[in-house]
Amino acid sequence: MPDLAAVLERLDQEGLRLTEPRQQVVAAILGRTTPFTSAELWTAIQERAPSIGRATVFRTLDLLVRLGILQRIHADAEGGRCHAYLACDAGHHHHLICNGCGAVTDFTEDAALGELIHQVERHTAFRIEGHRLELVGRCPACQARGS
Amino acid sequence: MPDLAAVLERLDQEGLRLTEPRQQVVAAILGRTTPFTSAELWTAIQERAPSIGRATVFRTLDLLVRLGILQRIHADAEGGRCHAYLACDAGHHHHLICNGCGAVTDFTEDAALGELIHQVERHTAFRIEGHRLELVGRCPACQARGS
DNA sequence: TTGTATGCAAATATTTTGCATTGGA
DNA sequence: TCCAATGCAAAATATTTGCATACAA
Repeated sequence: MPDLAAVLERLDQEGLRLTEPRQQVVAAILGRTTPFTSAELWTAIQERAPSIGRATVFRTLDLLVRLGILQRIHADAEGGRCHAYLACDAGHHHHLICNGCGAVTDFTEDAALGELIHQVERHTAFRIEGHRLELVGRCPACQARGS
Repeated sequence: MPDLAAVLERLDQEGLRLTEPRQQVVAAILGRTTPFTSAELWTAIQERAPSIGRATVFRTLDLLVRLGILQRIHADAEGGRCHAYLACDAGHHHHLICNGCGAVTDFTEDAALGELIHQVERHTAFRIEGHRLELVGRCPACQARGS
């Protein structure tokens, strides 16, 4: 999970302006540890900075996704949260999302995944260029409390 | 890829009515081999059966997803096709989608995936209940023609 | 000063819902 | 016949865009 200063520095490196609305949006995003929708984020931002428009939220979300600071996730099966976002560190990894409380853990198991990809390439003759993997389950706390 | 008769029989088994609009929508879906959006489907249906409303298309899509005859896919990274659907056979499997032509191949590599899931369970103490995996790449034909 | 980024409002896109009516079993 | 399913239209939801203005660099 990156912190505010790191993200602002990254924006600066990219030659982007550190505007007040942008900082507000970034701060609101970093305060979240579970997946959120654009609407939820905008509502939350409204409370602190009512002058920020929806469009700015969408533009900032797009920007952060492009920079890899944010990922779109697709956990539609369970909570109906397609179109959700999640702040995450740079670098290739996947998410494991708790069905109980929404907690997210990152993982990288690319040895096993690489093996899978090789098998599929052999079987299908496709050249595989990318993948999308999300696991869902119960975090230890939710298992304990049975929720 | 299921055929029309099989789907209609399945609907019958579920106690659902084999209405004319439903049959039209199912037929239009089965005619597609690559991912499609609700809007594309509705446009196509309009040509054959202009009286069918958008709502019926959505309701039928939901129905077929519930029955497992259709899956929602999330290939947003490449062609901007979040909100897309794909007809597929029942049973657990994943999709490999061509970035060139949209062709789809099914695969089941659950040995390798099972291994990955075990590793993640050991590392994180989550109990894993489900997963979502999509691979994207180039089919043999698109590799050959360089597209 | 300069042009990127903003807020606003309207346009566009997507999906859901209420309700009177239709038609399949 | 009778109720599930439909079409329609409106509402709800989600996202994008044009444009005059504001403000970070």
